[in-house]
Amino acid sequence: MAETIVTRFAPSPTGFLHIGGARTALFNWLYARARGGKMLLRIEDTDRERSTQAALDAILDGLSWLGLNWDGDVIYQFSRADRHREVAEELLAKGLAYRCYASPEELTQMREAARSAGRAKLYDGRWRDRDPSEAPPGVKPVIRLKAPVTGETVIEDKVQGRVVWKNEDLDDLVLLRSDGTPTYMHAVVVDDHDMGVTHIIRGDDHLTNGARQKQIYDALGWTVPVMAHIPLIHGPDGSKLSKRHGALGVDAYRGMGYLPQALRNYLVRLGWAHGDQEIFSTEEMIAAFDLPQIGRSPARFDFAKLENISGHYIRASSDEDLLAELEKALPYLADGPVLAAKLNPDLRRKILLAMPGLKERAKSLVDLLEGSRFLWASRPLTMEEKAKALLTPEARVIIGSLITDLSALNPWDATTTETAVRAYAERTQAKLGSVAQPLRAALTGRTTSPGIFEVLVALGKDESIARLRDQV
RNA sequence: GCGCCCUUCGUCUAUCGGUUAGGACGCCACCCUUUCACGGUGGAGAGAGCGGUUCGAUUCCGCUAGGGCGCGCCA
Repeated sequence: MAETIVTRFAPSPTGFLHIGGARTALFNWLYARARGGKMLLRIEDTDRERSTQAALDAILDGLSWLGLNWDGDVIYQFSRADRHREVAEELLAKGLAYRCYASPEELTQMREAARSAGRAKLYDGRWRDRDPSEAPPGVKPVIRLKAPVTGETVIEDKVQGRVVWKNEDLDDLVLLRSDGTPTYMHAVVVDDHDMGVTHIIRGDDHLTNGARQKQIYDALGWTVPVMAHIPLIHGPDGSKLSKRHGALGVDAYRGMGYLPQALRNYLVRLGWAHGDQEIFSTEEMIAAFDLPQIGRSPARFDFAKLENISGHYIRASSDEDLLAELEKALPYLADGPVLAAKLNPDLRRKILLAMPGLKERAKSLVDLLEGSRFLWASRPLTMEEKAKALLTPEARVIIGSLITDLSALNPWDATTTETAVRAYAERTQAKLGSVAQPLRAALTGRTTSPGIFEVLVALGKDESIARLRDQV
């Protein structure tokens, strides 16, 4: 029977969940979900100084918002320190690792010497075969892996292909620090093994780590998981992603009003393709995703494309779902709380009435909120400059006449209001636009809005007439 | 400095030796039109450079250039 696929996402809680991490998590999630496997979540919190609860919360919250659920309990790497130590001791006992008493000063010297000599190997292995009796008194040693000195270390990477290092270029890495705590390199191997991880999908900044970890696996006689090192995401200018462009926490994207499914769709297409398909439902994404289709070159983050995909998802959502999404997002949006305070059944009804016109013009929930603002603004409306300019004396005359026509309407709906306004335009030999624009300005305080008849209907007769009266 | 990785329109990408090098975003034009959008139609726009291999290279190999990542008792 086929083995169960186990992937993992392993962030360190030293900062928010950035966009690259989110994509890595997504890839791991998709791969596992498509194969009836599991995605585990391991928090690499062995750096006690830099790990914070706030960062941990942000990561968990970000994953949840994106809908990337993990299986089982969250595993905290720090809690497994005893096990890491045990494995290191085992290696030591088998003669596959050794104690190294080199001082930080010696190490620095070695490194400098190696660099100026053009050597790749930084540590010279001076304690590799030395007798423990030569240990300087009072120095706590680290434990280093006795890595092979000849031959090659090879990774058959699912994305990068076959990558080869000469062992003479790889030095003996530290497994256990002098204080007995495990290094990242060692902890990762032990944890991935113990957790039954079968596939390691991570950023290619870990590619060289892969080689060093392979050496630990080999020493332990453990099976190396399948590795897939995915290219990093760059900023729009090709440089490293910085806060100025895309390197924000996923919470920032929530704050910008993107739907999680839109962000997922954008991210999955960054570095991965399935023919010409651009839009993927969650099910399609899961079914189509695979490692060989991941490209090997880094992708640049492009807000314009994200916006476009976001707009697609906004338009594709039902009016009811969108209202629900908007309400959910309100705490995170600028002015969201303002709307939240005003929301009541009547306002919800109005927003829903206007939603078809609103969502066509929105690329994000922020646009939706802004677009609906005229519905919850209170009279007298504050006018945008351009709207003010539309309300010329002539325009006010038109509005005055329209009040009479519109007041007579019963029922008040898209058909009756349109008929009335068109009739007025014909009667006065005016173009519809020259009537509609002043109306729009008076009703919304803006020069752009959904169709004017939709606006009239969403606002209702009383409010519409009142707003028109405000302008004559 | 050393090691490793990368290089198709501005951007994301398709192509698995033979294509007028395809799609999407963005951009431009036109159409639709009560504004703005949406939608529709059309357009401009790419194989980093140089050598090989081959009947034939975007595709395979090498070099150069450019970019990225790594090189801790950080993760």
